[in-house]
Amino acid sequence: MLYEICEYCHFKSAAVETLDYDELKELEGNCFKTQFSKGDLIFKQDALSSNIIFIREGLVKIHIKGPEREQIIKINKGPTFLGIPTTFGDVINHYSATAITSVNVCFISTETFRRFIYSNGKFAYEILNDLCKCELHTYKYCVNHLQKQGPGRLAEALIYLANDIFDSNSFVIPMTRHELGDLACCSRESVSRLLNELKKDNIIHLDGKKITILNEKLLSQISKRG
DNA sequence: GCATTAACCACAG
DNA sequence: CTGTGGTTAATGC
Repeated sequence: MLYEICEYCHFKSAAVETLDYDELKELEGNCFKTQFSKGDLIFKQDALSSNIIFIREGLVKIHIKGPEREQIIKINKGPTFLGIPTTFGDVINHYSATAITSVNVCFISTETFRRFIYSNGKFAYEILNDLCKCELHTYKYCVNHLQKQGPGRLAEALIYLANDIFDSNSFVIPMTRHELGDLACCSRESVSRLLNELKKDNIIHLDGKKITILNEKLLSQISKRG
């Protein structure tokens, strides 16, 4: 099958683009493809971390079990690497990853990945780049959650989905209200009420899980104001 | 005190 | 799973 060959894969990351022919062949020999369905757990918090995972296609939520409730840290959209911090940072996973759509992934042996980092500076640079972007996102997310109130946090979550995940103001929320609450850091009841208020004020159009942001400016004002 | 905010609970589609 | 209403606890005038 053509897509089994890394060289011809359509979902290469910026890092993998820097690999030469021999390196791609090496990757191919140490890369195992699998599919996950919506809702499948890809790896679990507190379990032994094993491989580097590359998401070819699909959405994955990164979540941590807190003392009170589940917290969604971010949503990863393929093509991207998944779980680099938790594989290199500690032996134990510090977070779980769950598929929120059906997901195509490659499991890459950590050894192979490490060899590329050592031997190929450009590869390492691209990985570093990704990790830095992720860290910046996390700083922002952290401050926002600590200082905003409910409406601001939900508005932020919606803008995050629209801009970073779907690149569109109109999309189908890939989660339940409960999960949206885990993302925006509020209860499912609050999500319901807040969404209905946004709808009433004509800031969004809402039909079940289909949502369209009508007044982007107002929504981002709500997000900024907190 | 009173108002606001948001979580929790219970119940019903 | 979702929406709604009542209750309650914390916080800030």
